[in-house]
Amino acid sequence: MMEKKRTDCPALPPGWKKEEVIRKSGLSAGKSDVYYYSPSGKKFRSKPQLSRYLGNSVDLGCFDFRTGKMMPGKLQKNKQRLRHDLLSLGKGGKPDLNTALPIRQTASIFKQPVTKVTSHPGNKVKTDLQRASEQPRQLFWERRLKGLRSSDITEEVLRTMDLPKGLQSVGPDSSDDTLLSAIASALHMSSAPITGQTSVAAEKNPAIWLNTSQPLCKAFAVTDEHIREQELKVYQARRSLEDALMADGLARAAENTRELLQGKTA
DNA sequence: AGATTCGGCGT
DNA sequence: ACGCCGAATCT
Repeated sequence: MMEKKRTDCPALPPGWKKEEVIRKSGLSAGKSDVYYYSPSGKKFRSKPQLSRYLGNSVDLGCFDFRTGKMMPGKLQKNKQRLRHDLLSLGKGGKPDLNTALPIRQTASIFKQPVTKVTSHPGNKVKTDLQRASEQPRQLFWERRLKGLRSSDITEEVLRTMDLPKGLQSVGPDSSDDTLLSAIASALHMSSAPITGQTSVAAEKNPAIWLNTSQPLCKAFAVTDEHIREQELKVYQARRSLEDALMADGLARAAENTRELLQGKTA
């Protein structure tokens, strides 16, 4: 009997495995079926099935089931939805990441979808121009950023950054993943200093005491040591950039010379 | 009964 | 052409 290979799948949470089985007879001989296995061993044979199970914890919007890789080029192609996404872009051009419907966060082992109500006939349009400038945000909205990965033009997913030791998150999600996104967002969205949650009350009961203009992390201290480490990183990055530019420059010069000798025009 | 496998519908 | 899933077949 042929051994079936279950390989790790880096695009999914740790412990998930992927398997490809080639059809060996029938009209579809030679084609293949792809299966995924959860860390507990449950088998999944389609993207909808996988999506139902993972709920909102992983956005499979750009997950390619056949290859098992994230393909940032692929948005869900729903004509109606595409228009909605364009309209819902913020001023800064941030994409609408809310691809999947929210999932009821209960202890039930069966994920139950939430009914999304988008029209509320009783509502009045806000007339207070003072407050209209700042749009309301969901508490702990940073959790939506969980699992986001940057990728280069070859659509390969880039390694994530490491966070300085000692940073601690506040709120319902303690993953480094969300923490990094929250801090990065805070740095981008405001020029105000980032201090983290300075009140002790916020750590005990963030749902009530959270300072919403600060990221979901505990107050932290930046030491001279931190600064020296960061300066070293910047120095090293500049060095490798310099080397890369130098190598590129030499390559271009060589090519230009070759073309000149062959009589090409620029 | 559960796992495996291919057919075939719908897009 | 392919994703998804029903159901026949296998263990």
